[in-house]
Amino acid sequence: MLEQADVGELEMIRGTRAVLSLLAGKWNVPVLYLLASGTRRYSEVLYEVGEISKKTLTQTLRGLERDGLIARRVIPEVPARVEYSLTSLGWSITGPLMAMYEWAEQHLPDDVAHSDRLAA
Amino acid sequence: MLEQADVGELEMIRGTRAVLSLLAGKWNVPVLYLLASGTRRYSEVLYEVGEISKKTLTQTLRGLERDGLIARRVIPEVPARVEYSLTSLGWSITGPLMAMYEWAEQHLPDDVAHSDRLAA
DNA sequence: CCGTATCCCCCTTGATACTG
DNA sequence: CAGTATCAAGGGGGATACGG
Repeated sequence: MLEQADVGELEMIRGTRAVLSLLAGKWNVPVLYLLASGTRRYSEVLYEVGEISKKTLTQTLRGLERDGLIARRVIPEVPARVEYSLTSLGWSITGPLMAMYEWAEQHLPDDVAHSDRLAA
Repeated sequence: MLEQADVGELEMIRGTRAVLSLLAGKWNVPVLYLLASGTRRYSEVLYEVGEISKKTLTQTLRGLERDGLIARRVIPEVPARVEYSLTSLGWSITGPLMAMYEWAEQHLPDDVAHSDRLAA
């Protein structure tokens, strides 16, 4: 008989880490917040989200799209343009996102000393 | 003039990603949930948290301690024993953790198909 | 019992160049 | 404009062995 804590705990770990994996990429959160302020074209995201390579941006967008958080829409023009926007699932995850931000505001002494691990 | 979204957005990204970085390690969440169910000794965590190497466990515990989420206490016995427990900061972060778990329950179709990225 | 020290592998990110 | 291809670098995590 294992002394493991109850089963509910395993489910909570699973669920929590699933959400974390959706947000895990270095650029996932910045892209989500950007698209939360409005639909953008690929080149707009590239320019506005920060110092990101095109390869990494494409990877990030594909991942978020695969996970259902953002939608990709190709507008047939010449030259073609591609627009990205949040899906309803993407909008819904701003809930947990805000919970994290508010926790950070209340508990992390402003300068967020821990940012050693975030420092670009 | 940059067309960057407003400054508040940058702060939200910073705060959110700071929290994410606190929870980022593969074993951080499992350890936090385990300690939320009670104080444990090193060897108990090692056994109960899952298939983890001692090196990785020590790394995980040190990181959480450095970030102020857990407390390490050495009890002078022979042989010595070490106990780990949540700090009040550690308890407070269960709020965002629950927000994520609840979101997962409502929006991730049970089998959490995305777990490809979590599969050990 | 509670760790450290090495070595290794994989995955993510970035830089750069090329294409429909 | 919106990507893809390739190469290289860095860090996290695991296996194993050793130390106080």
